[in-house]
Amino acid sequence: MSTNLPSTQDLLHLELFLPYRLNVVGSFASRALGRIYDERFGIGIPEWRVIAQLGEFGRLTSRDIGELSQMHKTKVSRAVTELEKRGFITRSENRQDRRESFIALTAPGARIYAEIVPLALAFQARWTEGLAPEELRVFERVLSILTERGRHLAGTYHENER
Amino acid sequence: MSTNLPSTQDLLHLELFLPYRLNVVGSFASRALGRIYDERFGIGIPEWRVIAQLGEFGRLTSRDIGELSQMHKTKVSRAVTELEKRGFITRSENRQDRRESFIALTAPGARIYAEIVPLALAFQARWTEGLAPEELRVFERVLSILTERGRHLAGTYHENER
DNA sequence: CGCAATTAGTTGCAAGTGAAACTAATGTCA
DNA sequence: TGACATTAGTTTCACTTGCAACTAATTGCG
Repeated sequence: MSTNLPSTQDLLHLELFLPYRLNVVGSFASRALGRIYDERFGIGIPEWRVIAQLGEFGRLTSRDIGELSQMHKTKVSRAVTELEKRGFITRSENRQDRRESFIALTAPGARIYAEIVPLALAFQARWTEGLAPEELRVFERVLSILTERGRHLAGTYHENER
Repeated sequence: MSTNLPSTQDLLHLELFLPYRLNVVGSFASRALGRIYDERFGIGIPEWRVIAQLGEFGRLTSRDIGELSQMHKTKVSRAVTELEKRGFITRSENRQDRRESFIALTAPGARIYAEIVPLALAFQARWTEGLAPEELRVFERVLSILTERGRHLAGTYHENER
């Protein structure tokens, strides 16, 4: 009864190779969600991530958003610019440090957030429906470990700066 | 002792949101592996996927490669063109169906494959090191289910054609 | 203080991407 | 057979991306 698990052997089956599998499943999720965000709200995934962080934490700087959502600072910059142009967020200069500015959801932005959250949660619920809670728990635990190790294996430079 | 698991609630924490997490971990893996492929062999991830499939299955058409590796046909086309230009693969017309051609690794291509496979396996081994086999087994099982469902949630159009 | 180093954020640029249109070949079906 | 539909693969185009360089502000340190 072999484990079918990744191990050190001399054969490689791409369809069992974790980095490949994680990218495939991630891209499926992005495609499905991206379509929802775009069709119903006209925004992309980077914009959604910005809104999600602002909805969860309130006022943040671009730097905070990048760190929290693991996005490159240029991606954050562009998403923020776009969201501001559409009136979903506002920027206000930080008088204590005029390099940065505080970003917050406007009322329309908060409305979008309030509309997307249940959709996102429903999507996740449907996606994980029927899986044993214990299995899901293990899955998430392993996922956390792989993410943390991946952050280091990827080197000092992740998608966001530093 | 709450489960910390995704469920239908009215709060969303992006850092616990599965689509987000899967994309983050996938991008870490891609970045780490991509750096290896590029630095040591001068190829990118799409090229690596093509080589991997040819190394595993032998002679294939571009269509096969796209299906097996879940890549859009244009991405396959470009990777194949590039690999041919570098002498890692050859194309030979299929006389039974002259729309397609068979693609196979050349000797240098097979050498690259033979060099990358142990690196990839070692990477995976190091990445999953110390995790309980039973946990990894559960992880992979859930990952398979999520992938299969994701394929459908993403709609008929995945990254590859149709 | 004053000057070098650091940091927040933006922009130019070159590369990579997928959708759609396209070419050429094959399949289908009356 | 002949016309229409389908398929393999390529190319064009618009868009996204990350890196590097940049600006402006702040910090650190002699």
